[in-house]
Amino acid sequence: MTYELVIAALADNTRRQILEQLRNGPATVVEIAATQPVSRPAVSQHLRILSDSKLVTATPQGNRRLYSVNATGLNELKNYLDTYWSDALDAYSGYIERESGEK
Amino acid sequence: MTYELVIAALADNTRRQILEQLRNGPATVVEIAATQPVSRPAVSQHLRILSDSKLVTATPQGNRRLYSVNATGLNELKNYLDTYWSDALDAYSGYIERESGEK
DNA sequence: ACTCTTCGTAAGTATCTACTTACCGTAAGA
DNA sequence: TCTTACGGTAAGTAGATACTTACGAAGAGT
Repeated sequence: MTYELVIAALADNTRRQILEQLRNGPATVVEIAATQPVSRPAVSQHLRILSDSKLVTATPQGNRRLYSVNATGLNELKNYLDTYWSDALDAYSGYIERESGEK
Repeated sequence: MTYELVIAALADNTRRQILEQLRNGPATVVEIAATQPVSRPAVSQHLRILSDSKLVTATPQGNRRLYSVNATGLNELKNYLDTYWSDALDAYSGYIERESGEK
């Protein structure tokens, strides 16, 4: 059921931007906030949501916290998409084409 | 860039429920609304969003409109997840484990 | 000890969004 | 034609959410 958290986290554009930045490697909160058009506390709140959905992980390093991408969340989502939809879609997705082809 | 629409559409629970119902086969608006705890206009509005994100398609049949699942939207999302993330994730996702393993 | 930097959280606000009821157009059936 | 069912849209509202500033805790360096 955690895939709901992942989808909700990915639904926000700022959070997607943060993730795309972390693709290039781990970064601290201030480093992330420097590239985003929102304040640092806003970034902290986004990171909280990304962390809850297992899309990022934080590693405390003294004063700072280094954030990096986490595969768990995305795998959760991909799992949901694959198991719930891949097969079922093909069954009815071509419905219109078959119907209209018979008239 | 359409994957954003797909994610936004899937972020809502009612819309996911509607999709899960359509997995069993096409249905009209009233049929969908009958199984959902929201009003019929609400379902119409959700179907509009699902249609814009190419998650469902509508086929007019006289007075009614038969809605069915559409693979296009989900493929858009899966494409995004695969091309943008699958590889990049493995590069940095194990960051913590490698770091903590060296101390 | 003092200062500076980092970062999370609290509190408040503005915008977005999911919902409702009311209404209208259109097709089907008597 | 008159009625009934279907379904989209408009208008308004309550709740969620993304943002801000203010504050406090904790480690690093002098």
